Amino acid sequence: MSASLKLSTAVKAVHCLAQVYPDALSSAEISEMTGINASQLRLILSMLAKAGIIHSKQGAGGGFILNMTPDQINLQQLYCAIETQKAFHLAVNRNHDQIPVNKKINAFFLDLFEAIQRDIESKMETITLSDVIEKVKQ
Amino acid sequence: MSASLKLSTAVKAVHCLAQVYPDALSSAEISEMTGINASQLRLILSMLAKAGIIHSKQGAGGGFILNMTPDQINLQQLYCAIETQKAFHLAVNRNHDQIPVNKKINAFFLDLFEAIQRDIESKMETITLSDVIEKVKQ
DNA sequence: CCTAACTGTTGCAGTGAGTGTAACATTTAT
DNA sequence: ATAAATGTTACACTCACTGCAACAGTTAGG
Repeated sequence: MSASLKLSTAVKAVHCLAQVYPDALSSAEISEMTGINASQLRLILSMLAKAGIIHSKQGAGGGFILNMTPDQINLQQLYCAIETQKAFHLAVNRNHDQIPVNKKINAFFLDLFEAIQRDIESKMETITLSDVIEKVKQ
Repeated sequence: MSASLKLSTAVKAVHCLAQVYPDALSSAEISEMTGINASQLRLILSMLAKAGIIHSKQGAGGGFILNMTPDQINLQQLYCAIETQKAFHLAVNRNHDQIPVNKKINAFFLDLFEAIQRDIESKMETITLSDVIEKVKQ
C-alpha cells in the first residue's frame, strides 16, 4: 500500500474511533463504516497501537480505542507510525554509480529528496485529527 | 519511469550537454557517458526539446544542444517538461466514495497533496543546472 | 476450562504498472 | 541514395502492490 493510501486509511479509522470515544470499535465495525477491508484495517491499526496513538484490546469484547484526544493527534504522528516507505518515493538510477559524475548527481538528488521529505513531514505536523473532524462536519 | 527517476535522467543528460556546449551530443554518446539506455534518453530528450530547453537536430550529424545557459535552466522546468505523473503520487482510496465521510476525507487529502505538490515545485524552481554543475565539480 | 470473539500476522493469487530494450518510422546531411 | 541521426511504438518481463483469506494468538465470560 502506498504511503498516502495508508495515511488516508489511518485517518478514516481514527476518525471513526473519535466518533464513539471512549467506546471501542472492532475492525469489523470500522470496516462496516468505512468500506475498508477488516484485515487491512487491522494491519494499520496494530501499527497505530504500537505507536501508542490508539489502544487495542484483544479477545472477546475487544477492539480499538483512541488513546489521545483528537487535537493531540497530528498527521505526522500517524504517518510515522505507518511509514514503511517514504511518501515522496525518491528513486535515482544507481545502476551506473561507478561513473563519478552519476554518483555526485545521485547524491545531489538524494539530498534534495530528503529535504523535500522533511518539508512534507513538517507540513503534516501542523494538521490534527481535530482539523479533519472539523472539515468533515462542514 | 517514476517522476524522480526521469528527473535525474534529464539532469544527467543536460549536464553532459552543458560540458560540450555549444557542440551537440547524440543519444548514443550521452548513453556512453551516463550508462543510460539510448532509447530512454531519446524519450526524455525529445520532451525537453518540445519544451524548448534543448534543441534537437535530426539526421546525419545531428544530436542535442543546450538551448539555454545552465543558470537559466531550473529543475522545475525540467520536471514540467517530463512530467506525466505528479512526483508525490497522491492516492486515496476512492473505492467507497459513496460513503459521505469518506468523500469528505478523500477531498481533504487531495487538497493537502496538491498543496504539497506545489511546495515541491516551488522548491525545485530555486535550483538551477548551474547549481548541479557546481556540486559535481566539488 | 472451554467457547466465542476479538486482534495480530502470514501467505497467496491476480493484476497492473514499471523497466529495459528492440524495432521501425521519420528526418536530414553529404 | 545512403548513412546517421531522432522520434515513437511495442513488447516481453519482472515485480511490487492489492485485496483478501486463513489461521495463530489472546482474552472475556459463563
